[in-house]
Amino acid sequence: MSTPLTTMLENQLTTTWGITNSYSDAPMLMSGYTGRLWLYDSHPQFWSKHQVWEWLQQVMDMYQIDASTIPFQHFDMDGHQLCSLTYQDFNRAAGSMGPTLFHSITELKLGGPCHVEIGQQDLKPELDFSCPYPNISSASEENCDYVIHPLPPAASPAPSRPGPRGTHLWEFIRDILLTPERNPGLIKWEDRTAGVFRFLKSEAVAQLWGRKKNNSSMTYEKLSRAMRYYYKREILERVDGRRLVYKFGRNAKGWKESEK
DNA sequence: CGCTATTTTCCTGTTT
DNA sequence: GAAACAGGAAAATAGC
Repeated sequence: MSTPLTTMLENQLTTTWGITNSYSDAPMLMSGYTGRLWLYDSHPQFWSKHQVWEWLQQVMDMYQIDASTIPFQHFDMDGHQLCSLTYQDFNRAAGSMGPTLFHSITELKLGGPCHVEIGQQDLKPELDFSCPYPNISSASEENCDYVIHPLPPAASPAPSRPGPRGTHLWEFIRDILLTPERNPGLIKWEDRTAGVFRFLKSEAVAQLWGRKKNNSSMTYEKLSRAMRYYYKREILERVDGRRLVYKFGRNAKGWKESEK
């Protein structure tokens, strides 16, 4: 058979994610330097847009912060553009993660860990979720149907977490789907009303799930086994013939637009 | 401490 | 061939 449209997403993180990284053991105090990842083998100026996103994901991983807390759409650019962003640009685009990201990219631009002087450069990003992303006034963004909401308005003064994600796997998946602004192309609805969805970055989702469970060795292989157990419980329905595609079943609640 | 529900891990085989 | 899909089996984990 002719190979179906194997999207460009296919060259996802397969290589890097598979690696059993060292950040598993401790939330270490990393000063921006990680290990050897592809990031360190190529100049950020030449990154593709996809690589920019991978970099984002990896920096977030380093600090054990849910990557979906920063709006990836604000980094819809290639490496060249990324490198031309200023410190302020990073702050505008990534809120409290701005300084950290800026520091990371600066190091990478210079070819390795080094000192960067930008005021109070706190390497440990303090998780300030109260107002993750200040308004971004992008004048030339009319045709973008993404309206970026600052997310759950944090009604109470209490520091409400970026997003309460269900404790169970299916809830975790559901919640990623339900917050597209914070879903950097990980999973996508195939049929919103029918509850059919597809993994775009299966390994990335597995990593995210693993981080939630504090298990750095999670893989899609294992995650999918858990997904298959849901068939019997009718939390998921089989969608055969279609790889990486699942469908919510009668016992999965809270995913419908109406009951949202 | 048991007990249950949910994964997680591993594996062998099949399908795409 | 490389990924996914399929489940069985058993261990691990989290909450009562």
